[in-house]
Amino acid sequence: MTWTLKLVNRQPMKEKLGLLVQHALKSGVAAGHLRPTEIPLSIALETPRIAAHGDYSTNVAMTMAATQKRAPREVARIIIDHIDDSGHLLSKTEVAGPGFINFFITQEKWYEVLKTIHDEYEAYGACQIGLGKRVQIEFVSANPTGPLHVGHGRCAAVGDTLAAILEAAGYQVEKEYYVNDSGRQIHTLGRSVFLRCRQILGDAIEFPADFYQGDYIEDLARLLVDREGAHLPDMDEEEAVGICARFAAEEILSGIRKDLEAFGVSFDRWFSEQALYDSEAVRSVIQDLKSRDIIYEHEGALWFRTQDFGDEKDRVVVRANGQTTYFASDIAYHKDKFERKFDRIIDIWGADHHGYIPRVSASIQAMGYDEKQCRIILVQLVNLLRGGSPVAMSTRAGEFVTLRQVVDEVGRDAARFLFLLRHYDSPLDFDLELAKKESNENPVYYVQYVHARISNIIKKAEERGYKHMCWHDDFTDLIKLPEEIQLIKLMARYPEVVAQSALLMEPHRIPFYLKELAAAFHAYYHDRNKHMVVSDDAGLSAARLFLVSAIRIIISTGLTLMGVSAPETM
RNA sequence: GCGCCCAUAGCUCAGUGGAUAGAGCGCCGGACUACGAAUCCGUAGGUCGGGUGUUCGAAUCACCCUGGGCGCACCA
Repeated sequence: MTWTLKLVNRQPMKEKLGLLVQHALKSGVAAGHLRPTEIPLSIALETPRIAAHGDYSTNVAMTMAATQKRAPREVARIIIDHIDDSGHLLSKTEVAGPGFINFFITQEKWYEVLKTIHDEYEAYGACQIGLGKRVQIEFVSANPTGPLHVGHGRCAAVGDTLAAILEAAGYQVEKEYYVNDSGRQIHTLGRSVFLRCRQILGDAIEFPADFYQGDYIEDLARLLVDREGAHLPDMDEEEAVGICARFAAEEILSGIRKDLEAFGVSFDRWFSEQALYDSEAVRSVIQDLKSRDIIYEHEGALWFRTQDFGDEKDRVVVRANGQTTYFASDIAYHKDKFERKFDRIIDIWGADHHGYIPRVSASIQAMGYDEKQCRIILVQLVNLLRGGSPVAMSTRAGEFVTLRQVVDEVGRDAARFLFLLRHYDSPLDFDLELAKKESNENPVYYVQYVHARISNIIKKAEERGYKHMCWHDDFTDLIKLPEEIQLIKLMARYPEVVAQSALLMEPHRIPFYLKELAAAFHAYYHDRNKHMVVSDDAGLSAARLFLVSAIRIIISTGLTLMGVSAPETM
């Protein structure tokens, strides 16, 4: 009994209200006051911009007006009349404008939010909309032919945070990195390293322009020469190149792992492309599709009929020279993903790969899977700036700023926060100087500062003997300034933000919310005449400590979702 | 040429088909003898690129145009 009651109390405000409206609709139909047309499954509730329009409002009466064959305001009136608010959630309900229903929540109910935050602590904001469904999310998946650059960093931040958000929303999430450890580019890597080895050992040979150019190739060559000795050039060339390739790919991949680790990103599984060849998975899926005439032969190559599934042209799977393309292993890879029975598959790619989508989607359909289960998120590119002017980068010449360099220079927190601050759909200007600034131009510290400030207040309070952080019923008389209620209302929105981020798969909503909460706190904090938290008034101090420490909980859990630290001092 | 993404304040960007479109930065002017000034308060700033349509209602949806980014390989 008490358990159920507690559970209901813990429901986010919006959910409680949604249920109330839904029951009203049902009882309106039961009473014959509403036509038994379909009742919306979820009630669209929004927080109006203008406070006079209530804490929440719904347009349900307007959307139902046509099928109800009544004026929207009339429908709204009927709904209101059937609301059974036995829990005294509402202080006022009104019909407004063209047919909105505006809800005003009883002030007492807001205090429950405060209690819930303390009860649930870091679990506050989590929900079960995911119903335990299994989601696989694959991201970064950069080729082990060079270090990660800033663009990969953005994908890493988006993927890792999205995974955390989905987990908080009740999904079972598996994070995966697909390692392209096979094929031509690995071979080229091997040849590049091999050539550098020979150069180091004294061969005066030219280094072709289509080989990997970066200094790291030379570093790897030096390392390999030290380890293997000087006999490398005397071996059979293909064998030597193979040794170089394996060595370089392993070294680079382990560097990538370390860089990601330093960036706070971890994976549940590293999936090897080569394994798909070793297990014959690629061969067998090609065979299968060939027998169904989805793959056909033309001019010595094998082609996939992607055009039949909406692509603009058919695509090559096996080239005339017998080499498979990336597409071939990607078909097998996605087949493998579907065979692992995830309810949902998410691929996060750099936006420059968007031309690849119709191809992959075609292959999923051709294999008989539902392509809607696989969602491909394209993360737009990053423009790296320093003090407002672009940083020259050329991947081909091997001159680019790596993720590691950025993290070393600006710090992991700033990098992650700024990567997540934009919708992934919009290109990101990342300014290294701005990222380092400890000022109001940099939103990272703005949010973290809230955590540090509140931590400091709590420390001060403890020094003065305020020990126990728990709810007292007289807090309702002590926390009643409009700006305090406003803060609580803002905190009540956090679970909605998490749920929305999960549903729309949009991590940027978290930092935007945190900025808003931070701004509200800073403003509150600053008026020391009115809002001094720790004072000689023991009751008031306890109440305000309860209030601000709830803010700290949300700041901390929000930052944790983003992989950003919540420091107690700065 | 074709395809995908984008266009909102001077700049960088939010915005769930709803009511009067928001924030940060920058500009200008203010605020520390009390819990951290990495902060706060105030002023100004808009044809939501343009057009047509759908809708009771459009920054949001559809179509066209303009402008920008990216991609159009038997590359990855």
